[in-house]
This record gives sequence, C-alpha cells and structure tokens, in this order.
Amino acid sequence: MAGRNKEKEQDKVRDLRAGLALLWGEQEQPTRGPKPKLTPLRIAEAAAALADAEGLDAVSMSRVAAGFGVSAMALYRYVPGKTELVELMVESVLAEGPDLAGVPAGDWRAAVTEWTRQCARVYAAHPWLLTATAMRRQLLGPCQLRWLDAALAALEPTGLGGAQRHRVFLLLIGLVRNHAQQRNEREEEQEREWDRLTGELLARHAARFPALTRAIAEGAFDPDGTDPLRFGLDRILDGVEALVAAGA
Amino acid sequence: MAGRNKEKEQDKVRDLRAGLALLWGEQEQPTRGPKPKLTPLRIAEAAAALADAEGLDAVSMSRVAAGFGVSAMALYRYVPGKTELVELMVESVLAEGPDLAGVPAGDWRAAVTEWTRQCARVYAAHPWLLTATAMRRQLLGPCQLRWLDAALAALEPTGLGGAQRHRVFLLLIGLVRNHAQQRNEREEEQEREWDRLTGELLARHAARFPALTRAIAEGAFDPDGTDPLRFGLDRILDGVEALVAAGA
DNA sequence: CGCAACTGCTGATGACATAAACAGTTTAGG
DNA sequence: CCTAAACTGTTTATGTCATCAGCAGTTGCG
Repeated sequence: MAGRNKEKEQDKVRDLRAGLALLWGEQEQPTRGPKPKLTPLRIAEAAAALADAEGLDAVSMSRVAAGFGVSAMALYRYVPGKTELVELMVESVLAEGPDLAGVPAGDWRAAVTEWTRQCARVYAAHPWLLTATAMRRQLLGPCQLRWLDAALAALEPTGLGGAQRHRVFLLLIGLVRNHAQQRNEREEEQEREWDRLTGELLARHAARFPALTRAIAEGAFDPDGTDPLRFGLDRILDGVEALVAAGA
Repeated sequence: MAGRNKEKEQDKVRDLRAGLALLWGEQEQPTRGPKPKLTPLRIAEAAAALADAEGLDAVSMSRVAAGFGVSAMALYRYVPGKTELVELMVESVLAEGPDLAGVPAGDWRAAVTEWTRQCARVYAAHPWLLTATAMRRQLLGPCQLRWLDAALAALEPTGLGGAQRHRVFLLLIGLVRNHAQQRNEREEEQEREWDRLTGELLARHAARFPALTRAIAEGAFDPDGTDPLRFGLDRILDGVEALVAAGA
C-alpha cells in the first residue's frame, strides 16, 4: 500500500512533466516508424467539437477515435491519457486569444470590460469549458497564459501593484465562470418544468423563506433585459476604482 | 431513436419530481414490508463523509453501500440514482445553515461579510462541494434555499430592489466558489513540483508574456498574508455601496 | 540490410452505474 | 388468522469506460 502510493506520486510528477511538454508542444518528434496519422492538436480539436455538439460526457476515447476511424487505443500514442486530452481541449478552445487592439490605450475600464466579454464569449461558446477547468489543478498552457497576460496588461493603467492586479484578475475569471455556470443552467431543456416545480415548492414553504419570498414578490426572478455579466462587472470595476482612488 | 428521446425526456421530468420529493422529504413512507435499515439522509451523510475523506471520485455506489455492509443495489431502494445521491450529499452538508444572529441589525456590510465567510467555510470543509454543484442544474433543497434566504435578508438594509439583491447574491456565491476553487487547487500535493515546473516554463517564455512577467517581478504570486476572499469581498461590497449611493 | 523505434490493432481487465429477477419479511384487509 | 400486496436486500447480468499488454506491420538510421 505504501509502495503503491509512492509509485503513484512519482507517476504524477512524470505526468505533470509530460502534460506540460504536450501543452507547449515541447517534445521531439520521432523520425523512425510510420508517419503518424494524427496529432495531439487535431485530436484535441475533434474532441472539443464533439464536446460542443454533445457535451463533455460524450467525449470518450472511443468516440473521439471513431471520429478518425481509428481504434481507441490509437489515441494513446499521442496523448498520455484522458486527463491530458481534456487539458489540450481547453487549450485548443482558448487558442483564439483575447484581442484588445480596438480599445483606447489607457482606458483600463474599457480594456477590462472587453477582456471580460471576450472571455465570457468563449465560455458561452463551449459550455463544457467550465466543467473541464473546474476542480483540477490546471496545467498552464500557452493560450491560458496569453489570456492571463492580456488581463494583467489591461490592468496596468490602474497603477495597482502586481499582487493586486493578479487578485483582480482572479475576481474577473471568477465572474466569467460564475456567469457561465448560470448560463449553462439556463440552457438546459427541462427549464420550464424546473421553474414550475420550484415555484410550486416555494409557494408551499413561503413561510420558511421570508426574505426570498419578499424578493420574489419584487420580481427578483423575472427575466429582465439587463445583462447579468454587465451587472457583476460594473460592481467589481466600481470596487476596483474605489481601491485605485484610495491610492493603494 | 425518436421514441427513445421522448421516453428519456419523460423520464427526466419524473426524475425531477422524484428528486425534489426526496430533497424535501416529501414522500409518504411505506407501512408494509420489512423495516428499512437505512434512510436517504444517512446514506447521503455517509457518502459525504467518504467524499470528505477521499474525494468525490471515491464515492461510488459500492463504496457507500459497503460502508453500511449492504450491497450496492440496496441503495437504489432509497435513492433513484447517483445524481440524486449527490444532490442529497450537497443538502446534507449545507444543513448547518448560515447563522447571522451575532451581527448588528442594519449593518448589511457586516451581515454579508459574515454570510460569505460562513459559506466559504462550508466550501473549505468539503472541497468536493464545488465539483458536486458545478455544471448540473441544481435542484433546490431546503438547505440551499435557507442560504439564499439568509443572503437576501442580509441585503435588505441596502434598500436595493429584489432583482438587484438577487444579482448581488449571485455575485457573492460566485466569489465564494471562485475562492473555493483556488483553495482546492492549492491543496493538491504536487504543489511544489507544479510551481517549479511552471516557473521554469515561464522564465523560458518570458518574452511572450510581458505583462505577466512584470507582475511576477512585482511579486504578484508571492504568498502574502492577506486573505484573498477578503479582497474580493471588499471590492464587491464597495461596488454595491456605490450602487446604493447612486440611489437605485 | 537489419534492427530499433515507431505505428495502429485486438483482447483483456477492472471499475462503475444500473437493469432484472428473485427470495425473504411485514402488515393491511378479508 | 391468513394471504397477498408492498416492501426489503441480494445475486447476476449488461454495457460503458479508461487503460494495460502484447502483436503485426512500417520506416529510416547505422
């Protein structure tokens, strides 16, 4: 048992190293043997497309391999395992990096807003991205770093220190991911039935949740036109502005 | 195929109904037959304990059942499926509801801060909670609603409208979950190796990520004593304060 | 040329969720 | 009181999945 654990840890380190090499394309390609039919990138893109179409659960080694007309095990020649495949999927989808060229220089609010919008757009286009990046310690690929870099750059005109810029960045992806989660939830088909049942339940137990009942009475859950991402972003930016004004 | 789909949708509606009934304990219990050895609640608690100890992946029907000395299939007499079990686990962990009794009435900043802290504490105590509640449309159980109710109540002194109180609430759980994710990442064992490899990689590609490099030079990633949850919360609360001041 | 480094493939393994069918246990209702 | 219905937990089976081992064919370096 103890030995098993040790072995596992060493494996993990190797996996880490291998995974990073894969993400950064830093592996010498072989010269011998037959020409490979695939590449890690093409596999990842196919897997991402599959996830776009049928959800992350539909992405199994067999399904992805079948898309190329090869057996499941063939993929293992390109990718160490499913974990790494998912990491590559994330990278492939983040490849279209943030483009903040159109933003007036020095206007950090505009820059951050644009960054956030673009990031949210990616999450919206690929609902599985949220789950794929949840929980697991992310290995940072070049594309992820480009996004991070762009956000930090956008924040530079604030004059905030490095640590604070980083913290604001964390706040921002948090916002985006949170927004994505809410979007994903809304997208599910059973929505109407869900609303009905929940509403019913709420009416039945109104007494137990007075504040909630009041909020509902004020229309808290009625869909209004306003963009929830906008709301959160404005709150956060106002908060940052206050921090900047305080002269940190 | 079409028929299959239709069937599945109907099943989903039934599942929804059954799941809610389970969460709210609204099911007539039977009189015939042998006395049940278990209850959904006890199962959920055992499963949650298992997840606490070994992670969410360790929670399989067999493992949970083994903890009671019964066969895996026995659990299906109490819980429709694994999905519902996870929902019950979430509820069971959220049972120790928020307690805002010690907060001076009318001080919404203090109340919201306390709510956020307590919520974060639950997420910290049960790292799997984040994954368990990610993605999937949550069926709202009574405990989840209690948390929601408490947050909305804490926000009432702001004078904000129902819809805005709700939006602020969304911002707050977003913050908590975001914080939890970062905590979870930090908790992994391979941390040191991860830092080393990532740092190496970053040094090698510094030119590609100028803003990131600058931020790092300013110590953006050095651990300082400050609480990241606190930082985000203060930013958000400042933003809300600005909104309140604007007299919405 | 010949072997080493590759390729992709088949088959096996073990974990998992869950369906189906069965055997024992209560208790409501005649 | 007795029986059948409503339950209980169990064993067995199915299908899916990731992944390991071993094989047969392919290619280019020495």
